[in-house]
Amino acid sequence: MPLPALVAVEPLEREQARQLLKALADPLRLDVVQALAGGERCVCDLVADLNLAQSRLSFHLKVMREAGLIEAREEGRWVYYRLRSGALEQLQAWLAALATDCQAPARCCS
Amino acid sequence: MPLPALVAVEPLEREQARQLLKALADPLRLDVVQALAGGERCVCDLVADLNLAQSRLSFHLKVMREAGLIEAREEGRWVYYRLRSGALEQLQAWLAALATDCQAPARCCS
DNA sequence: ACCATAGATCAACTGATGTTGATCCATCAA
DNA sequence: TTGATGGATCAACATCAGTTGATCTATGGT
Repeated sequence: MPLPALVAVEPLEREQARQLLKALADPLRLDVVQALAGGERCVCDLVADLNLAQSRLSFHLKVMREAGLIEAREEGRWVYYRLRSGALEQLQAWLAALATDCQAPARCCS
Repeated sequence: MPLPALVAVEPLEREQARQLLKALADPLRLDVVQALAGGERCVCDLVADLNLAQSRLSFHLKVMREAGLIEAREEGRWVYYRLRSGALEQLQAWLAALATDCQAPARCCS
């Protein structure tokens, strides 16, 4: 049996990390992310629940998809989106790496 | 003796999280963050190392400071900046919370 | 007191990002 | 096959975020 919490996460490239951060750093996209945090949802439900113009949602879903934050599953006429939990884990690991040495004392100013 | 890895981190408000994400989601600010990941640095060293216009760096330092990502320490004529490792930890916890339930099956589409 | 340096701030400009409404295409039901 | 619905895309526009060069304040050296 695997030990998920201990398995190394594939490290994120700087630019991938940045795209994920950017995808998360928008109010409307954060609404979508929070809606998807409860599980997969189809676009029409998101439009209804968040009360937005369909083209507007579609634009932001695209940004999030291209960043690798969410992924789509088509089923008949509907498209279901869900968060890529792997991306969230990679981002956590990336942040953890940043934090390791940042308390070092200042180099003396030239 | 405390157990840092197990101590609960003060949870981040949605808007605080968003400001941190936005502060991280810029190429130049990421350069600065990576420079600060090695420890505290003064502004003049950052200007020299990253080879940028001083007002440009100052603008980005302000964005990061106001987001709570970095903090400043003044010493004579110099200002030293460092990453707030607490913010990085809070952001990790915030991401972890998002990931917990996101694999739930889709609610059936209305 | 004077000058040089560190760093913040500002106004004008530029470019990137998000919004809107109109189409467009695919799926499904009648 | 026709019509209704889900969802993507596009062009025109609006808004916001970042850049630039100038100015301003504070510190410290001479």
